[in-house]
Amino acid sequence: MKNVKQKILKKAKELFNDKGVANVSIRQISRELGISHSNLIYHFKSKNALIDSLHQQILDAAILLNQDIKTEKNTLKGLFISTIKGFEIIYDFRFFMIDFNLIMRENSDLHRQIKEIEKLRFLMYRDTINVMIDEGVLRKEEYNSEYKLLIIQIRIFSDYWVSSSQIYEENAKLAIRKYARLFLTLFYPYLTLKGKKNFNELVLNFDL
Amino acid sequence: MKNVKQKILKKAKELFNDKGVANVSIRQISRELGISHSNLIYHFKSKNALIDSLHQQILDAAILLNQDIKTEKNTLKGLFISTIKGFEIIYDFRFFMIDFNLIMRENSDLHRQIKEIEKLRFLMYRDTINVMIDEGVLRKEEYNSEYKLLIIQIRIFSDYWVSSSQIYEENAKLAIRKYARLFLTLFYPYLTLKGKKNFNELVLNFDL
DNA sequence: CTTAATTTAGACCAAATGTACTAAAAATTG
DNA sequence: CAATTTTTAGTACATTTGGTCTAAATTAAG
Repeated sequence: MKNVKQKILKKAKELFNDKGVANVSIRQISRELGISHSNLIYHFKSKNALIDSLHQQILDAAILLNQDIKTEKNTLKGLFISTIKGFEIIYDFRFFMIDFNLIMRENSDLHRQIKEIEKLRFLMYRDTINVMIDEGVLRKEEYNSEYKLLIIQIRIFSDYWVSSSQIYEENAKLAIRKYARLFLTLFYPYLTLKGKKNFNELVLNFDL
Repeated sequence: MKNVKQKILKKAKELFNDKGVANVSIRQISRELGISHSNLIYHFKSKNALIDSLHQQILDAAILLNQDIKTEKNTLKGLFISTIKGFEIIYDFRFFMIDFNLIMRENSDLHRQIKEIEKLRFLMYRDTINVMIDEGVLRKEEYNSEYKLLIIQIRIFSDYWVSSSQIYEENAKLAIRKYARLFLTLFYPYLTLKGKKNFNELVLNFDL
């Protein structure tokens, strides 16, 4: 039954999000589902296999999101949309980012995969930035590799905003939009006058 | 013997840094030290107690650092110095930041303490920024609470740069200065012309 | 309907962990 | 030096976990 597999993934995500990956065992998940742990192992041979599968769900959602965004003519607006939707996806799978380092330490294949994806992500941002410069929305680099540094700052923020919000916010779910705004603000000081106007309109439109 | 206590703390820090807090047990630490686990428990009644103690060491180092910095007249230079030294301290206790969320989840007292410290840290940055504005190094806010947002970005970067470097860098230790530079660059686009000049000199001086 | 494949449960095992208890050894104190 | 306190080791126990193996139950196929 495909059904069971999906139920397992759903419950695993729930428990990982609630208790943290380290505090959830195969046996716990099966217990909560009312199935035997051998049954769970039949479907996913280890906790890592479960996590791999959940990561694939994240990737699928991200790819879908990227396709949607490509139709948007206003690049900055596209950035707003993909940020907000992307942040919601990340929140839904927050265990993955909250226990990011733990997971990477114990799953070297996934770690390698993540590093490859990161390279693509970098190129994508580099491209978006170039387009925005062409559109007169972003200013040119003031010094060599200025935007390269920005993209690394973006990477760190993207990977860990959920973790930080879990530490410091009363209600992390409500804080999603706050952090989306915060993320987008990383771009703000690099915008041209035109870009800043556009940015402020978008902040209002999206109620950030 | 005070000595034993110190040895335990040192070894615990080593193992936490290497294997991650979740993968190190009281018994492992004692085994590596060649003492009985009951002896270790006699000194620290739990892993959390050990972590608390190590966190106190971090605080002590941070306080010392802050005192040093107060004598510096050039605020931006002070920021450079404290960043570089601070990043080295964090690297030395990197387990604490890499397993930050894990630790906070399982030690609510420490979590509360961290949130209090965060408030102070915020005020400190707010103050530093105001001083730099007065010195004509930082530009004024373009919109309300602009620097408040910057300080939150700073918080996220400060808390998670080690985690990120561990994921993406071949040699995290060598990357310390790269990330220090990256951190300081968060301020760059807000600097005045004078500030930028100063900033670039400092980057050269500190070889970042 | 019978056979084969898939899915599920249950039992068992070895290893590790936190915790508690007891007693020996070492250090300190009067 | 004797008494007391501090430090250390050893043992034992209940619990949890990841794994493996076997067999029953369910489903799919011919």
